[in-house]
Amino acid sequence: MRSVEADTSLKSKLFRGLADPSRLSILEVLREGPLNVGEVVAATELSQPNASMHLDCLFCCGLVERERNGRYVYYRIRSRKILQLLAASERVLEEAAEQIAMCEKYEK
Amino acid sequence: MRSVEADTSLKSKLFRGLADPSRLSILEVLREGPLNVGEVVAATELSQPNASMHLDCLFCCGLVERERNGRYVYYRIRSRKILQLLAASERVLEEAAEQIAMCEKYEK
DNA sequence: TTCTCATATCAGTATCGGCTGATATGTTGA
DNA sequence: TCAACATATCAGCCGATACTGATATGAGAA
Repeated sequence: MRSVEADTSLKSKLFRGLADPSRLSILEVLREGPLNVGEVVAATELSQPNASMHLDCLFCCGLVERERNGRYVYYRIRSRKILQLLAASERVLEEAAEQIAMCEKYEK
Repeated sequence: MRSVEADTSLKSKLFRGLADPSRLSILEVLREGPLNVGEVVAATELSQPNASMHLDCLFCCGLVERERNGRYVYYRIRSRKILQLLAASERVLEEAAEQIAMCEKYEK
């Protein structure tokens, strides 16, 4: 059994992985299926180094997997549980969207 | 129907609300039931201004509700969907905890 | 090997957000 | 009204992290 503090610390790390708009938009496009870095760049309009760093971040946190295929590296969402977490966040937004939109914190 | 970009932006705001260890520990203690600010301070060992600001942040983002009772203000988790989101994050951690723990980003 | 393309890495910069200490606001009871 | 307590607010500092531009690494093709 894990301690509560460890859980809280890891959980915050997990949520920070999800808290950046660039990373979220990457996960959004990966929802449709695996993409290589160039395709992610095209789909998200992030710069190539930026996308590469965020993908590495997502990989590091266990949210995506990667596999080299020739010169291309393909990234995919690691598991259904990630998708379920995203879906759960959307259900929260169903009831809290207006409030969150009006909230002055984290304007960006 | 909401646009994808709006969704991504709101979602990142939501996750940022959850991405801070202090706020997560507050949500953790509120899981047991409503608490006033002083009780949150005692349970989390946050400073009073700090706890107050984080509670306001959680309130602002629609994650908790508050209700004044005499001089005390009681905070409670706003809905079951929040609890389900936290539960979903724990299921992700079941499979990604080691990787996230080892990840060098977001050391804190 | 050499060229080309795909991806990763790095230093520098700028910004954002969390924490503290002091103080303000608000509520109850005397 | 005043004193005591609970909570909220604010300025200032500090650390963390996202982005850019340049460059390095790695892989296939010729």
